[in-house]
Amino acid sequence: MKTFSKNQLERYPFYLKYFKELQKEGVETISSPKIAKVLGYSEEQIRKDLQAISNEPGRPKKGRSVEKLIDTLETFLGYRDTTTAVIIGCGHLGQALLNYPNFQEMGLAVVGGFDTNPDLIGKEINGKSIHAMSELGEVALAQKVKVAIITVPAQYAQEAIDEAVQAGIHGIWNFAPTHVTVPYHIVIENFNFSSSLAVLIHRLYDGR
Amino acid sequence: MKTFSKNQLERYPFYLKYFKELQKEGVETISSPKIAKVLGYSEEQIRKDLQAISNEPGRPKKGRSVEKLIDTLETFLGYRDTTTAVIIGCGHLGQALLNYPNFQEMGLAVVGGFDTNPDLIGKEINGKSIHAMSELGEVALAQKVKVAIITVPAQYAQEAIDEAVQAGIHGIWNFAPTHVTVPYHIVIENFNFSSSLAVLIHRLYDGR
DNA sequence: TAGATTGTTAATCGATTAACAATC
DNA sequence: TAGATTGTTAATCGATTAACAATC
Repeated sequence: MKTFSKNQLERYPFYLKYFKELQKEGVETISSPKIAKVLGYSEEQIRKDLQAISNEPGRPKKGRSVEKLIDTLETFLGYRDTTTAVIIGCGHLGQALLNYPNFQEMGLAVVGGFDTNPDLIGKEINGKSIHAMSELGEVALAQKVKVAIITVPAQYAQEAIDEAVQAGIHGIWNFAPTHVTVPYHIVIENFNFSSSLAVLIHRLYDGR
Repeated sequence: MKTFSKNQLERYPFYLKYFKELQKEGVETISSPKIAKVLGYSEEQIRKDLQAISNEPGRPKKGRSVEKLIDTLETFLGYRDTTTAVIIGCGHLGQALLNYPNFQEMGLAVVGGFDTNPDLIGKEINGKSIHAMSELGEVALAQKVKVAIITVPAQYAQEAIDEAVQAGIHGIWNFAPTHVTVPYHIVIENFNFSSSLAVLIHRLYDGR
């Protein structure tokens, strides 16, 4: 089967965003040299990326249909399906994510939050309830929750993730800046401020 | 000169976090086989990573001094210096970042926010003022701002970044889920929810 | 037809892993 | 000394780039 590298997967949302802009402008087809100019990837890479997910070839001299590309990308990225998620840790960052408007169009339905702080439990944010951690298993089962977004302080991240796994959740999106371990069958993606900042700061002070 | 790949730079904060835990437990030296067990990188990679930033060799049979590693990493990552930053776009996400407690220990001093919404301008969040966009140049100059954190909606990201560049800011940390362009000499790091989510969702639904 | 763009195959590049002698 | 761990050099692996014939 085709495999996709992390870098490659990370590029697809940029293509989609760009193609949607083109569609809004009424552009009907797009070629890899033109994409290359705007997004800054090489033509060859763009052709490979789009070939890997398309089920029909591009047309020499024309390129590919913007509409079909959008369709293909949205399907490939799972935006046409709904993935149910909860947020564990409803501090400032967790609350911001409960309010984040873009998850829905990405097919991610955040259905609620969890916290240990009694002052937060029972509150509603953006129409979503904050529950006690003890209710996680029950909610996860009832709502078929697939993803836990971890926004607790680093020192509680492992514990929170263990409870999510215990509750039958298979996907972990970890925002806590620390290494954690998960069982073999669990998928974890670290979304790490400190890693991203390390890249920025290094490039900034390192003369390129 | 030594060069560092993005992947490599992204690993360093995980090392640092782990070594700080070891230090708290009173562990004095650490070897690459042990790090490999915990962080899940290969021994060889760990040796290369640590060699690349250390100015003295590790000791056969012992490993490296935890204290020295922490010192080296904090210096390398810029945590011992202060980099001044502002947040452009003070919606939920921007406000959460104004409140984010971990930036300080990473050497990032967020000194204020900027927005176009008159209801927000003049407010204080976590002791930091929200200014009108028109004040960006003045504040950037006065406070020697090095980094602009972009948390505006995608359609305003390019505009916000152009203004940051105009204001003399050289580092852009872009949280908006869209491609933007910057002049040659400006450093940009995209921290993109949709890219990270794409990786998670693909791995989750792809039998791996 | 000519030219732009495609898809494929080969070459290059860079990062990771393996092998192993050196050393405390 | 023996053994664990190091640093270095070579091999492998995977991703990106280059080259080019095919095609609309």
